[in-house]
Amino acid sequence: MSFKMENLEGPFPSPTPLSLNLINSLGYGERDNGILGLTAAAAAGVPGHENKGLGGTTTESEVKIGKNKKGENKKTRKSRYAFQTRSQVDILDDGYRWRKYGQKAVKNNKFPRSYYRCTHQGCNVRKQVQRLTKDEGIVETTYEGMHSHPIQKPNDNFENILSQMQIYTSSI
DNA sequence: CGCTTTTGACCCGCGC
DNA sequence: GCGCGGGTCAAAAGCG
Repeated sequence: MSFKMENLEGPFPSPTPLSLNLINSLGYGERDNGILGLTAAAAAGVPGHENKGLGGTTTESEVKIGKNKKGENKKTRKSRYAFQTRSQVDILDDGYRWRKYGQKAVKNNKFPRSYYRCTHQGCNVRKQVQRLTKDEGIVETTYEGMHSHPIQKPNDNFENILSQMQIYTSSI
């Protein structure tokens, strides 16, 4: 498996190109080449990635809970990590169930950004998917939080990857 | 029939 | 204080 996180020193320090057979293993038929070039370096100094939204906030950030009804005001530090994926389809099914809860147009980008949330009970993992204007063949997916439940789809490959991601992010 | 998507409104932080 | 950009809610529509 080629997703070696332990080689990295910091949160995505270098745009190491990783080969990952994501979509192929999921049975999506729409992609042209099938193989994705996965670049785990959305914000780690990648030139041309100066987008304000996802660009600067990639690996880790404090997310303040703005609107909550309970009035709890703790800032939750969530590790958030993004990666770019070469794909023709926005929906990269990684094996979890996602429910879309929002979609917003982004400035400097003609494509909207979609917000998803894990539908598992008690699992507050969110992800957002944004396609880059620059390269419309690149989809940038940002994960926020970690799943604390088993995956629901037969997808050994990505389960492994996510496991490593979780180990990695929990040590931040 | 239950769940997901859609979509506009609302909310919040921040800069001016 | 206001406007803007970004994130979330929630009602209604849509779909299997």
